[in-house]
Amino acid sequence: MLTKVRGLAAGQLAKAAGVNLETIRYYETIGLMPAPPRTPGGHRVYDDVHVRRLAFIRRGRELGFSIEEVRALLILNDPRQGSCAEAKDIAATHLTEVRHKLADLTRLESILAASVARCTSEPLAPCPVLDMLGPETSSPRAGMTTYDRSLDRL
Amino acid sequence: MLTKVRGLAAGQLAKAAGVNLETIRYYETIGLMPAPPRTPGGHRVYDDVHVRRLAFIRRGRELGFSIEEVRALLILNDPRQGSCAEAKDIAATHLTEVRHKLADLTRLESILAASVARCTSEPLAPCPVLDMLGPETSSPRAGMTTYDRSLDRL
DNA sequence: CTGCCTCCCGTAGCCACTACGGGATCAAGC
DNA sequence: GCTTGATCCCGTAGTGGCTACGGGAGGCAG
Repeated sequence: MLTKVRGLAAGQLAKAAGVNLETIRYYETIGLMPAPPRTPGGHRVYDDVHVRRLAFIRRGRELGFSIEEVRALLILNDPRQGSCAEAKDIAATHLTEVRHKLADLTRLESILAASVARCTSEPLAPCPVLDMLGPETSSPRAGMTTYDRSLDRL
Repeated sequence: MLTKVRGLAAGQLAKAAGVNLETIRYYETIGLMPAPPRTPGGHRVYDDVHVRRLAFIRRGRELGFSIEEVRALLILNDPRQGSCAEAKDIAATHLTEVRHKLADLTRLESILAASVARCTSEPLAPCPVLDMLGPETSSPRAGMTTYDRSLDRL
């Protein structure tokens, strides 16, 4: 298990960083993780640097950064290349996106919740859930296109 | 432009329902939209039924229902097959997922916001944004699954 | 040395589209 | 009737970020 040579096998790295083994290989092919040295038999051997880098990547991904954003942050994380301002820019941009998604999801939640709630209250002839998707829903404000109306729905 | 035969060309349907033309063809290949009649030259000719169905699909997608969920809802929307209870089930399941994502995104937002805010406050030596991703940060929260990581899909 | 676990690699699949490109068809103006 | 320019056709490939599969080879404990 490579314990004597002071290195980790791929599966051990995977467990240590909480990342799928296949994902590590994927990160290597796209150049997010460096290609590590190998045993004579061709098995990858990782060290602490790899563990920290992979953990960094994983946290970035969990926080919703794209692969390319993580790649940029990794470069900025290098003390020689470090630039807090650039890192902040990336995070701020991402934060804006997250807030947009939050707003959309919140609207979505209220629409869905309302439909489902109306469904439980009374046995109405037209199903409120299907009605929500149907063409003749609610107040048909004049001058609005179908497009506008369903945007309104969000 | 097919106005005399009382039908819509593909592009007109696209505009009427607010859906990309290519997307309509895609929906046809996966059987979500029926194959419409054609002109002698092979162009598709749509009618009001298609418009309504496509609008239904589009609204379902906007509300975050998967293609398969929309497919199920379309069947339930048929008066002969109509089942409000089943429609409600689908919507309720989806609502639960939406609430999960909302919770995750909210957590995300506060972490990102805190990092970015700390970054503006003072010129600290260790960048708070990069620190957030570094190895010695707070609770590692293992057990995050693909589900959490796929928050971006919204 | 034998069994069993792990790792190797390449490829294909997932979702829901979007993009591309070269050719055919349509409606309208002249 | 003919040309023009917009529209539409179709198939294929690409997107992001992995995950799954499968047959074979390496590694290590008993």
